[in-house]
Amino acid sequence: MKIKPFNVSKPKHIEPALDQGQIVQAAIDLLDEVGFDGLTMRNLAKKLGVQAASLYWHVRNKQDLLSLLAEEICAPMREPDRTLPWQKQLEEMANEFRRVLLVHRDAAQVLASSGGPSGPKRLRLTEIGLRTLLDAGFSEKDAAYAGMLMNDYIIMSVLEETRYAVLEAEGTSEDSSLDVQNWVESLQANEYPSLIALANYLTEPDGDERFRFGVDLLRNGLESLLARGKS
Amino acid sequence: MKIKPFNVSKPKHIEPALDQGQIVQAAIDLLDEVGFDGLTMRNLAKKLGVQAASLYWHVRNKQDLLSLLAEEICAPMREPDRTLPWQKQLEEMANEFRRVLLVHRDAAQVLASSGGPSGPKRLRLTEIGLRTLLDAGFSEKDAAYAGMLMNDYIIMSVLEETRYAVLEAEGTSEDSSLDVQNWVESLQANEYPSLIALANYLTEPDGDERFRFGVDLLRNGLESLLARGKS
DNA sequence: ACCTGAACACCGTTCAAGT
DNA sequence: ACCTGAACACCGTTCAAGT
Repeated sequence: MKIKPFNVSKPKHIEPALDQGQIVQAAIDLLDEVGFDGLTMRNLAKKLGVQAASLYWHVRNKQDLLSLLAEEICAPMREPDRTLPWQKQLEEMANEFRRVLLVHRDAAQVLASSGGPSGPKRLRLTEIGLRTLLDAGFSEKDAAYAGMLMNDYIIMSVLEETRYAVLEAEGTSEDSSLDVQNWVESLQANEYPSLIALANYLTEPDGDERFRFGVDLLRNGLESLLARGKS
Repeated sequence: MKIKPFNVSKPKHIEPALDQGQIVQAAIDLLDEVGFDGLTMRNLAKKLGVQAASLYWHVRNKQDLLSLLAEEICAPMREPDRTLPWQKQLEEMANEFRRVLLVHRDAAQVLASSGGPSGPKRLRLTEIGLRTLLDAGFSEKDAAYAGMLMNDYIIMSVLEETRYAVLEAEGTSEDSSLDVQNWVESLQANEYPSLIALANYLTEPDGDERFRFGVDLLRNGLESLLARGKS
C-alpha cells in the first residue's frame, strides 16, 4: 500500500476567494459609491459576496483597512521636479496632494482618520517634503514642524472643501442659497457686522482660490522664516 | 359637590427631570471621563438616570448636542485686548482657543465634528477675529480666508497634539519610546534619510513649541501679505 | 489556509404609549 | 409637556466550526 507523495504539495488547493488587494480595491469603489459613512466592514463584505468575518483574515481591523486605503489613494501622486526652487516643489506637492484627495469621494476623511503615514508611498512623499525643506536651509526642527503643518493643512483644507460641497448638494440649489441667506439674516446686523460683510466669502465654496490662498500664506511664512534665520 | 377651581392652573405639575443645560453639563463630564468615543447618547442617558429616548425631547440629535457642547467648551474663552496691534490680538485669540480646547478631554474632536460656529459665543469670537483682520487692512476676501484658516489650524493642531498624547499613554513610557525606536529602525536608512534624521522632532510631543511655530508662521505669512498689498 | 455562522456588545433614532 | 418601552436598522469584532 503505497501513497503517492507527489500530489501532497498541492493538496486540494482551492483558489482563495479573497486577497488584500481585492479588498482594498473594493473598498475604494464602495467609498466612491456610498461615501465614508457607508464604508463599513459589513457593506464591504456584501460587495465582495462574502461574510464580514472573512475580511479579518486579510486585514487586522478597520483601522488597518483605512491605512491601506490612504496608501492606495496617495499612490497616484507624482513627485515634484527636483530641479525647481524649493517653493515651487512644495507648491507642486501641495497641488498634487489635493488633486489625489479630490479623485475619490471623502478621501480626505480617510486620510484624516487613518493615522500618520505608514505605507511606503506616503513615507516616500513625506521624505521628499522634508528633504526639500532641509535642502532649502531650514533647521531640522523647523523642517519637521513645517512638514507636519503642510501635511495637516492640505488634508484639513480638502476636508472642509468637500464638506461644503455636501452641504450644497443636500438641498436644491435654490434652497441652499436661501438657507445661507436666512442664516445671514438671522444674525443681528449690529451684533455681527464683519461676519455679515464677509458672508459671501465665508459661504463661498471656491475651493481652488481658498486652497491657493492658504498655500501662498504658508509659503510666505516659510520664506520670511528662512530670511530671518539666514540674516 | 363643588370643585375648587384654583388648582387648575397648576394641574399636577411635576418638575421636569431634565433640561438642556443639565444634558450639556453631563455630556461635558462624560467627555472628561470616557472621551469622545465613549460619549454616546446611551451612556449619557445612563449617567442622567434616564432612558436614551428621553434626550431627544431636549436635543434634536447627536449632531445638535455636539454643537451645544462646542459652544459650552468655547464659553470660557476670553476676548483679546482691542488696543493691542492686530498680530498680538490674533496671537492672544489663538492661545486662548488652544487653552480652552485643552481643558476638556477630546474637546478638539468635538469642535472638529460639530459644524461651523452656530452658537452666539462662537459667532462672537469669529466676528472679533474677522474684525481684527479687516481693521488691520486686509481685503474682505483675504480676511475671510485667513479667519477660516486660523480657526481650522488651531482645531487641527490641538487635535493632533492630543492624539499624540493618547499614543503615548497607551503603552508604558519605556514601551512607547521603544515603539518609536522600532518604527524608526524599521525604515531602511538609505530610503528615508530625512525622515530618520528628523524622527525625534516628528515624534516629539512638545505641543507648546509646535503650536507657537505654526502661529508664528501664519503671522509671518499674513504680515508679508499685508505688506505686499500696501506697497 | 481560508471562510462561515452565529454570537457579543454595542450604536443613533423613532414612535406609540404612558403620566 | 415630558418620559418610557420597545423596537428598527444598523455597527466592529471574535471565535468555534467547517472545508
